Amino acid sequence: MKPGPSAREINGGEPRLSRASAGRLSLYLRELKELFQDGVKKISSSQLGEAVGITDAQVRKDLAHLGNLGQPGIGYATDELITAIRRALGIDREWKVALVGVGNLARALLRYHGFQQQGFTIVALFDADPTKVGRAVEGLIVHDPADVATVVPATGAELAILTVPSESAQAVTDALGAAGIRGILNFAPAVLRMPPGVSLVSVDLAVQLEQLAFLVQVGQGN
Amino acid sequence: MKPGPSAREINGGEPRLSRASAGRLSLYLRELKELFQDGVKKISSSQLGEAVGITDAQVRKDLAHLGNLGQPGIGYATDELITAIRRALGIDREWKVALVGVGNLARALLRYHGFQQQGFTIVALFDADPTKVGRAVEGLIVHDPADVATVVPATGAELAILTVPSESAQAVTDALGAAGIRGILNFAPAVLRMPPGVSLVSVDLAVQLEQLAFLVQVGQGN
DNA sequence: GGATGTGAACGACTTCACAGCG
DNA sequence: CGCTGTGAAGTCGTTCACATCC
Repeated sequence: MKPGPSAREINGGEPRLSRASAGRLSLYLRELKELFQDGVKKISSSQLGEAVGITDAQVRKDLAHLGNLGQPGIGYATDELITAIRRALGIDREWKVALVGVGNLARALLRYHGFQQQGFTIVALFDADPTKVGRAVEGLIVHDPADVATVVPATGAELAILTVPSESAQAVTDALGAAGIRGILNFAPAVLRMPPGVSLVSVDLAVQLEQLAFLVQVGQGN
Repeated sequence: MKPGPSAREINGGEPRLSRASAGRLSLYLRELKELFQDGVKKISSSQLGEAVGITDAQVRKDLAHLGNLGQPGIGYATDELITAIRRALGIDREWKVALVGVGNLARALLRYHGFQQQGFTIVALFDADPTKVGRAVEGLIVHDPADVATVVPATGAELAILTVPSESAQAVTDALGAAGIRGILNFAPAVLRMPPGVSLVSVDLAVQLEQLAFLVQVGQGN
């Protein structure tokens, strides 16, 4: 059927950041943090583009959305870019995250300290396996998914990461939405119908591998 | 009447299938396999679109790239679609995969049988940790990354999955390229310069989480 | 009637090119 | 001069609408 008029913005008139642009800002941010720690104070669009494999014009267009931060003839101040990008992406604050499905993937995520650095804090674990419930993993107690409605509000989690089997993904999604979760990062290989007001980013590992096979097959040497 | 509509140019000029389209074909394929197992023999573009959250027109455009498989007034035969999509994506054969970096993420991937089902077989493991080298994980011996040049050709691996720290990602990439690997699925949070003829698909978990925060912040409820 | 295939309109994103400022 | 910011042009992908065919 028709997709209907998906959520269009009614807010103020300023040009909005596209999703593709937001993804590149993340890459710039990572590069800039490294450069800043190396003592680099100024950088040009062409240098930054070089570092992340993007044209200089594209970099300028992306950064222009953040306001007039660049100085003609000089470039951009790395520290100003960093704070501006953080604010634009909404990561100039802490995000509390619930992790549903405590398997190997979840353990990998728990030990990946890149999240913590970016302001993402995992505050709750859930798993349907009774032998896991009540135990601690990486310092956090594993809860029964049936308790999502109480544990999520109690911990203040706003985001959730789903690493559950695809059969239970939709049910968990609905429960999380009802519990007040506002965004879901989904690793289950399934198409999810989202509750109203909940954002979704899906990472489908099987699809990614198939894309790779496709690229290799057509000889895309990128 | 159209001039030469169904002619498939095999010349080296232009790719028939866009990358975005290839990604959707993966989703169709998963859905179709399930439907076929449920005994569904025919399906229309609107039904398939409904299942994966895409417009019917988009589905038809994607499937049109596979040849004239649809019957006006009837729909598509699920089994024909499945084999056609498999061939288009290059997954109508086995792909042998090397896994570099044997951490929690690698263990999750090893135990994810969705890969095996799709024809991806992990045939070699590598890890720089001397305490892991020589041991077996999920039935496979862990090799020293220094042996990539010999082990990769010996196993016949054509693809590689990278779950190493970002510091070593570029060096490993270069070694894999030299060893004949033709595609890399990268999980390291780094921008990689690819050797000629090697394709890349990157999955950057930090970027995905930041995208999610961005979507939530701007109130994109989709 | 029902559903496909496809030009054409549309929209989103990227690249170009250059005016203008430090 | 070097580099930014930005209209304009270009490219790519999606949606529409309808002729066509079973």
